[in-house]
Amino acid sequence: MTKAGASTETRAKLIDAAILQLAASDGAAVNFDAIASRVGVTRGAAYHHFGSVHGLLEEVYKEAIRRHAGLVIESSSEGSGKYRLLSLVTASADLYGSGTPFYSVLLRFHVEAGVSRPRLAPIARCVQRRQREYMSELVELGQRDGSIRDDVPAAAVGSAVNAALQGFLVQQLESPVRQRSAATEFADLLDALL
Amino acid sequence: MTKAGASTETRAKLIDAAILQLAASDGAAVNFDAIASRVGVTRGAAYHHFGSVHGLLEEVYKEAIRRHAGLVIESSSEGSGKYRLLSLVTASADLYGSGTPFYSVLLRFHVEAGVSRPRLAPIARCVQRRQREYMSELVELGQRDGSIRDDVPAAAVGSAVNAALQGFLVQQLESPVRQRSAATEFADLLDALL
Amino acid sequence: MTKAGASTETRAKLIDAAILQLAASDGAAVNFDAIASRVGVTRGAAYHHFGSVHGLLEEVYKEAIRRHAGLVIESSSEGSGKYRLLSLVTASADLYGSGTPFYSVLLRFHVEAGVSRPRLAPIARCVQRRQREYMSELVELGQRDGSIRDDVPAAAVGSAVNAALQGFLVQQLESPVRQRSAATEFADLLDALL
Amino acid sequence: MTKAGASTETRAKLIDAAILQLAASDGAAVNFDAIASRVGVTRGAAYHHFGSVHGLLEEVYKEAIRRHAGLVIESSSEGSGKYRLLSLVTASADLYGSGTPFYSVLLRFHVEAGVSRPRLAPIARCVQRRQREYMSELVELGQRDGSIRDDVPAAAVGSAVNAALQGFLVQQLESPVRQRSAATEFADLLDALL
DNA sequence: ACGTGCGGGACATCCCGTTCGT
DNA sequence: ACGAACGGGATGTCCCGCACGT
Repeated sequence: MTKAGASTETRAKLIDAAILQLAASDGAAVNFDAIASRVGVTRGAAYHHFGSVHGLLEEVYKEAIRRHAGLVIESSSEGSGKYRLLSLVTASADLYGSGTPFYSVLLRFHVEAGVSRPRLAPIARCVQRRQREYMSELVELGQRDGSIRDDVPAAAVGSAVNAALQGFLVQQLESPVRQRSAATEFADLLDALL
Repeated sequence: MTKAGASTETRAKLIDAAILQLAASDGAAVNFDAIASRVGVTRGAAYHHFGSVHGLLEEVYKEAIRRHAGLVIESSSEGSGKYRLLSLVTASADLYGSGTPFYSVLLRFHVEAGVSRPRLAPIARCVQRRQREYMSELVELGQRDGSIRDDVPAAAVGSAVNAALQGFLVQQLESPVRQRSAATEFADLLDALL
Repeated sequence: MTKAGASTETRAKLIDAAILQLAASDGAAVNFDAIASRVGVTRGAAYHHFGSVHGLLEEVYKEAIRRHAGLVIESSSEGSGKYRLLSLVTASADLYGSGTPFYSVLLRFHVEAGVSRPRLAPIARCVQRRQREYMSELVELGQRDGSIRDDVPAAAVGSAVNAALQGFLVQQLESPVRQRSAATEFADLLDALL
Repeated sequence: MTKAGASTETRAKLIDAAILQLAASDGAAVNFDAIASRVGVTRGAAYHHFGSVHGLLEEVYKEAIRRHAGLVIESSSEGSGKYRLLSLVTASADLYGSGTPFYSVLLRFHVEAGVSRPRLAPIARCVQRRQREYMSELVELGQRDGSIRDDVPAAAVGSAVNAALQGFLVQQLESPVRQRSAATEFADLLDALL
């Protein structure tokens, strides 16, 4: 393996280790040394690549978003506008409620970005906007193909659905099964109202 | 002053100081020493009263919820069921978006409770449930007085409105003015759909 | 039991507990709470009787000296002046080297009085003086009954023997058996020189 | 300044500060924070170098012994065996009784090593043995050059003289002048007996 | 005479970021 | 690119002494 390759690999392995470590530690702060140990290097290497703990977490967040982006698009690519919107809702709820380490970390950063991690805020803002716009597009599509009533502004609906979805996720305090049923209930409600 | 009185006062002052400190430090961790200094005591006193940083934060959260509870009830006490529901939505958005230190702290704990502060989770769960139930009651009320359509389950609507409200708050990344307009937009949408 | 009697007994029991605790903790600082617990009372009682940790230790020291005083006098009451002096030396070495908790505590205070417990210093000074004088008396006695050469000042000899004895004790770093043999060796040397 | 150099200097300065602090505080416990402040660093640095308070004191003790060793040897390098022995006695008494902060600290550790600082015990044991052996050598020398009577075992005499010297030091409760005269008296006595 | 709550201060541990060296 | 030592700052524990109550 080339020198540059080894470096890139170390970097990737550190990000992976951070995700696992974050998921393992139930909400507690992460330990730079522990993360590095998982990979078999020392903190020095981690500092070389990311500059600081926050720097690493930032990369983790970006990476998580990249990995997640594809999934949601794919899950809502078929059918009428309304169907695609409802599919997006249930698919998101399923993913976040799956208990996968990856998603608990992603969610954690999503909400912490707004309240306690200023460095993540710009990224989160961007993601939120994209998600809102994507939902609004689906609504608009539904209004054009007649599957969604057209007497309400598409942007407002997209925004509201996105917010509600986010709200359900934040309330991830109930058992997963309770959360799943809440999502289904929500989808049904949307189906009726729109 | 009697000794017991002084103790209660110290305790209360520590909680107040913690709120100020939390609001001041933009998302950063709280400093036990700094909090104690504000009150004019040492960390020893704080540890005596709260046992740990988490213990103090727990009390701060409880206190914040107590203070907040009255306001929201009051803001939605007049008019038809639908009107009361919409009032609750806009009032909440106004309070949380007001920029008051108190509310930035409350919001912060609301969302962190789910993802990074296990000790606050049970409290948050309870609060969430009460809020959901209160909203559902308002919907039910609206359905009885004819201000809200009765072909949708009240519980599902209450739950969804609550989630959306929470979601908007979490997305408090945009400017306050943007957030305010989003809330109004949401209220209008609800008005149209219900 | 009368009220006053109970009080006196608590006091005495606290002193006993302190001696045991001191002997148990190998050189470490003693814990007021632990001492009080042994007796079945709380720190409050101890503070009532002794005012402070140092106050208690002072009483412990005094009590230890009282208990010890009788033994050494008794052990050197028979025979010629020289014999009594040598008996005193070996008896002291035996007692201190016996490993009894009581004696390890007494020795500890003897030496600490000079270097790290100012409050014990006056007491220790007094004890030292009495011991020196007693030894000098024995030497004088020996010079009068012909068992000790009389071309050396009795006071200087008493002082030196006392110092040497103290020195051996402080050097209680070697094994007890080594210490015992050192004492015998010293007694033999004195026998030869005097 | 290179990094390694700065580190060594910090370490040395901490030891010096500890000696001053120990000498200043009359027997009281040492304050890690105060020591670090004197040097201009925080407790973190001190813990890095010494691990604990006891660790620092251990180094202080070792350093003190190193500094002291040279002086005593030098003070007893000339003349007959007997003269060198007596010189050593008076020189030691002079040094320890000089009131120098350095010597009050050294003495304090010498005696506390036996009774209340287990970590210093091994070091003290070693020093004691070396001192005893050195004195015995001087006695042997004196016996060979005729300045000391040869009908007593050199080892026993060395051991006894060493113990007596140590004993006088421990009894450093009297005024310095009284202690000085006691040392002279002792030297005279040795002169007469040997 | 004794129990109990309050508050202060020292200590040791942990973890971060920096700065060298390799 | 990575390792290793250094030093800073926060946390939590322990134990002391005070002041009140009973």
